[in-house]
Amino acid sequence: MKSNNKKDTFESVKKIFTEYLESRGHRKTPERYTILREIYATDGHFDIETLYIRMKNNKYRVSRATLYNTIELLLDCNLVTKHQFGNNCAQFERSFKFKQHDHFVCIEDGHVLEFCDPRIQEIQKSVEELLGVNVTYHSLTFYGKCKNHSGDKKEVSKN
Amino acid sequence: MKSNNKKDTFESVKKIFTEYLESRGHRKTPERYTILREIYATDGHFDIETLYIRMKNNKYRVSRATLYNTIELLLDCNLVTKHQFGNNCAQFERSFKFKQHDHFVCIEDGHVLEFCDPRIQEIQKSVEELLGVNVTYHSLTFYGKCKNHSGDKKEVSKN
DNA sequence: ATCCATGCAAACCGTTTGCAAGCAA
DNA sequence: TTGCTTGCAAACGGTTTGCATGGAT
Repeated sequence: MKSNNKKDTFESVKKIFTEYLESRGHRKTPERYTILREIYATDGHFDIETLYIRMKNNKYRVSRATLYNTIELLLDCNLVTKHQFGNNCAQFERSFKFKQHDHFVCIEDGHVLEFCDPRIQEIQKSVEELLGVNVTYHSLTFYGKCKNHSGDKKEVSKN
Repeated sequence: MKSNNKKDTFESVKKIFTEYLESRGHRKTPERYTILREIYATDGHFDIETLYIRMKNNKYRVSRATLYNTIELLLDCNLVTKHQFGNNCAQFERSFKFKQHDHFVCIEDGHVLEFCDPRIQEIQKSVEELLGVNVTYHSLTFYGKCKNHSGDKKEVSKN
């Protein structure tokens, strides 16, 4: 069951990517699909270097340049989201069908927790009215310390 | 009047910095005070390179290394705040007595608007309870397009 | 056959580090 | 006098770019 859902998810994602590539006149190269599959094969956050190492370990012939290029396409069609958590290393995350969420980053060891709060949408609406703008996306991150460092297991990723 | 307020502000800031340096056993070098003064002499956001160029133009002998070092101290005593707006160039902003605020960044030309919304504090409180953490600070940024690009003058800085 | 995409390596650029000289304590 | 701080330049590391080869169209 679970693997079926996973497979279905990837099929949907693949379809979205294909339509995106076709609509923009980009080529449907095997590398692009391999990278997409690799990204959707694991959850949590990742950076380009980690993805590069993982694909190298999996015996793929891939270059960092292609990873950056493809990530750019995936960002453009909203299959991946990008985060900058203060360090100078962009973090990415697959985003298809995963409930939109924001982040808490532990300033002691950098691990990341997630949360959802509908009030951010209300703030967004107010900001749009107040400033006379149209918001496309947002980034909300709280930084602080966990009260109990090892107990709570809402943890989602380390970097 | 206005210049008096400015002067008073800098005197307060200088005092805070002095107390901070003394409490940590850091030396009170003229360079550190010069950088503090230079930062408080203008408002809006700035990056290290811009500050470096400005100080060079003002005939100061200063190095990038010292700017990075001193900014670190100023962040630590909350006289400066740091932002990462997606590009890989950290933006800084003086923060003494300036009402806490969040940002809107225009994805077309990168200019920055500011806003305040008390609801972010409520979200923070919820997150602390939900995840069992203590939040030290947060970063909230909306990205999007201005409806009227040249009209509205809430603009605060470009980069 | 065309020319976009790829892999590789070099370039780029913001930031950090190493080191000799300077100066606050 | 001591050793933290400075300016300078080199190193660092993530990202971008240039270019010859390869493959989608």
